[in-house]
Amino acid sequence: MSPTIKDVAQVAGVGVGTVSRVLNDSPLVSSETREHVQQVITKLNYHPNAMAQGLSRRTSRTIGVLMPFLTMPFFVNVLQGIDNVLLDTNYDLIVLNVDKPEKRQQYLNNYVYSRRLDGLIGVTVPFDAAEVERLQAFECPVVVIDNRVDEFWSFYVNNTEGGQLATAHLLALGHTKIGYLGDLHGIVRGVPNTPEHRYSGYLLALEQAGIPPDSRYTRFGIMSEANGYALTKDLMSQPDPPTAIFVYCDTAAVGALQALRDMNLRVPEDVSVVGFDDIDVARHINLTTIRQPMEQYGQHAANKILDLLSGTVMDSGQKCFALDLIERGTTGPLNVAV
Amino acid sequence: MSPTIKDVAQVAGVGVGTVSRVLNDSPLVSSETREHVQQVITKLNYHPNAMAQGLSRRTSRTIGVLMPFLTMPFFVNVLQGIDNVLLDTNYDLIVLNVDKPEKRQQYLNNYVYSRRLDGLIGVTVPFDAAEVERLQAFECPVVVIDNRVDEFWSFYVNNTEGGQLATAHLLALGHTKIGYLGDLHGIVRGVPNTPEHRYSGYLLALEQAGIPPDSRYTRFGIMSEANGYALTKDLMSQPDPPTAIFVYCDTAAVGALQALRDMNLRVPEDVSVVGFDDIDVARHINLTTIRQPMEQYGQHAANKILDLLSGTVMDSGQKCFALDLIERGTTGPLNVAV
DNA sequence: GCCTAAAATGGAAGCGGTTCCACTTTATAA
DNA sequence: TTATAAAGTGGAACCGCTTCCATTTTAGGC
Repeated sequence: MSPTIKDVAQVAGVGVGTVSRVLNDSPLVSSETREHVQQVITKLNYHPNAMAQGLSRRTSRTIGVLMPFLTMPFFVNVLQGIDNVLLDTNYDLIVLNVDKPEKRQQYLNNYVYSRRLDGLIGVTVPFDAAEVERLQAFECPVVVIDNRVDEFWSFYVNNTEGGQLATAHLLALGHTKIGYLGDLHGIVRGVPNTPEHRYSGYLLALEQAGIPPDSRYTRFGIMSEANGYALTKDLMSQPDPPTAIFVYCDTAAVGALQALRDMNLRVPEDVSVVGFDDIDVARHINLTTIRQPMEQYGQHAANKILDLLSGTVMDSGQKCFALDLIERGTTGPLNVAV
Repeated sequence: MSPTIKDVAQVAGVGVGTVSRVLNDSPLVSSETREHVQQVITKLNYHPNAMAQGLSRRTSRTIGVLMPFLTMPFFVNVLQGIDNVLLDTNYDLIVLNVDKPEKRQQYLNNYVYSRRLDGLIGVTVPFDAAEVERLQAFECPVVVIDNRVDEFWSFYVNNTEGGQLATAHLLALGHTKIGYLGDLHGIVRGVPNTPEHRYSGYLLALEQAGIPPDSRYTRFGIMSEANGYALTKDLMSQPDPPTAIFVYCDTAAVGALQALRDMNLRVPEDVSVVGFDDIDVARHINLTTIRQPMEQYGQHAANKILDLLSGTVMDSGQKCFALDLIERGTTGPLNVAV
């Protein structure tokens, strides 16, 4: 089978300790010895067994990222940020996809502990009290993105403010019949209450403008592109439809724009649309949106995990990032002529 | 720290062997003992150390999936297929993202061997001779998707045929000025020669129709949505543009359609578009396309890996899946009036 | 040339499991 | 009842590394 450290030691005519020191870049090896051992390693095509290393070191050198919907740009961007930071450390990254609730259970109940993950980054994922307690008991550093958990470091934005920002922008353009396309209630879907907060910002802005909310103008569902399309068609095919829509995320907004085009509604002349996130496509399709710092989320989170692992930092804290309204071509003044 | 199997054994008043047997569902434990041990395990919140298990078992019970562009629906779908099969086995799935060539190197040179992966599924990823040889030397079962490697089991489609199918469909509709949007040459990008083959199908169909290929009508680049958009704008803004386009994949075709709309070109009246893959969105946007069995790729690959692991099957073989033309709304007869 | 500190080195112990072997207990048949 | 097979059980050995301690080698200072 695969050569072991013993084989290498034997062939090189040194002790296993020396080989181990070479592997781990210890300064306690003479340069001749080091070179010689390196050659033997190459010759034998030796690869240290990561499981044995992990067992001996009592650490897996692995950081897990819990996230739903790998397919959506928001998560991909966050992941990129994390990956970039971890790239030049000797921690491996492992993505734990929690599309389905049972997967989440499994990871949070077993995987993390069995694999002895050194750290966990949860993106848009809720943690219940028991889970928090268990993670703390195991002294597993946890950082949370796009959610707020008091016991852990959290990186997020003020979604209420974001919802307000988007809605206020539409109001300022003269719109009063403003639709909202959003995620289902967080608890139901197993995702934290972020969706609610964004919705509450929408409501707040309307209230401040003295406009009573109209449930005919709200639609809820999973915020995929396909669903954005379907919900928009539904929303706009009723009598007296809204003249503007605030869509929960850019991904769904892409679907919404498609639906509007298919209904021969012009954007922004007939309908204005605001998204959320500012993913790459948003720029291409000239979508007005609320920018959220996706890659930075990832970078900050990864760096924080590294800090926690080196023990130089406290194990909880909060950072709320700023949001920006990016005004582009999908929003315009209310067309009174229509 | 975490309790070990010894702790459990001690508290339960049994030997470690018995605890191990309980953990592994061995029939050689009386039901009372089993139950008692289970209770202790729960009470102590014990989780077996996966690294220790792996070391002892000499297997990681992990299967790696090498794939580029996690963000694209094609890969997500394939992954889903794999995941569904592996879900009810006790193999873990680990996704190895090889967007960047250096990552590919790292995984294929170290990770696979260090982590002692039990199997590897490569999606749209090339393997050079040295890599193949090394994988074989380590007796690591490998299955390849969307590519053909003689030494391994491969699941793919005939891309030449696909290109032909798409192009012939456009020819049959009367088009003669047919554009092609495709991936760069495989070798260059580090992706196998699939792109070339799809392109050659396009050329073949033209040839059979007696139409000389026109390089003004071809554009190459990474087949992202954004690039599909950009290349289409470029392609169509030249004098005497094509009246139909065969786009390498649906993802890029989505971008292409957006570009056409932004240029006020009607589909299919002014321009016909054929994609490739038949991802979910294709149906929503009514895109004519060539269907490729994405989830089935994943399922077949995962099952084959399991077969290889159980040693019941030969370690190489080929399966070429059938392709279907899915005729939808983005293709129509050549509009001679224009 | 000799003593001492520093640099290199070898190898045993331990990480936390699985598994096999030896042994005890229980069930089965005569 | 007793011989005998089957079912349960305990524990040592081993998986392949890291690390620490003891030991050897080298370098430096006089």
